[in-house]
Amino acid sequence: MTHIVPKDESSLRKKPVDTGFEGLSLYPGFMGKVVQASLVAELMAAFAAMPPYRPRMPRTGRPWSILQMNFGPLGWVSRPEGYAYSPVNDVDKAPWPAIPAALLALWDELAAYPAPPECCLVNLYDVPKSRMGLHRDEDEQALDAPVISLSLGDTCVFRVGGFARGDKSKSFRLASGDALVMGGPSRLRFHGVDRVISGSSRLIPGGGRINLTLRRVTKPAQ
DNA sequence: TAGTCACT
DNA sequence: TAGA
Repeated sequence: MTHIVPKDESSLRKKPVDTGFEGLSLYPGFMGKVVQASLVAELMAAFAAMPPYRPRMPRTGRPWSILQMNFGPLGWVSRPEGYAYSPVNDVDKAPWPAIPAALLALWDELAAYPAPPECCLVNLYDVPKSRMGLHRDEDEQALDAPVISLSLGDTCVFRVGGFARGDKSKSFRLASGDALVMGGPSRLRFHGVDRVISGSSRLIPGGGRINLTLRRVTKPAQ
């Protein structure tokens, strides 16, 4: 049968803008509103079965300002002894649900990597004060694979730096439907979220921002 | 320091 | 907004 492609899924929009960093590609509005809405509905159903939790910092136990969840065979978790990837959650040891198809499709379109993602980390910015300090995604073995992030809901002010914490950094906004690829020489750049702009999107019931981060964790077998 | 804070 |  033939498929009617919604107008907002036009490939005309699927071009990256220049971020000024080689390997860091921003695709504004990569995912159209129709797909965003169905993905949010799918996420809400998954959260009803396995509720997002508030992580705590290793050692200090200080709670984060965001909520987290994972999809996929490996989930990224923060534990008292450090960060880890785990096939099950730390609340009731149940396996994480499967990565939604729309996100696997996103990886296929943008990753240029010969293996699927193993982790989809979900960060929920549920209150106006939610933020994410500058950090690097460095707990993966497959550092040759890019990290792909999708923004849903309220726009955020995203910050990207260099390879040491003190390096010069700059910020730009990530809006709902924007895809960001951190790969190549930018794979290990420090990055974070300064703040979320409350009320900038009506996509998510009750407001807030959801970020979905796709990662390959292990090196694929040859 | 995947944190908070404070100054501009 | 950028560092401590």
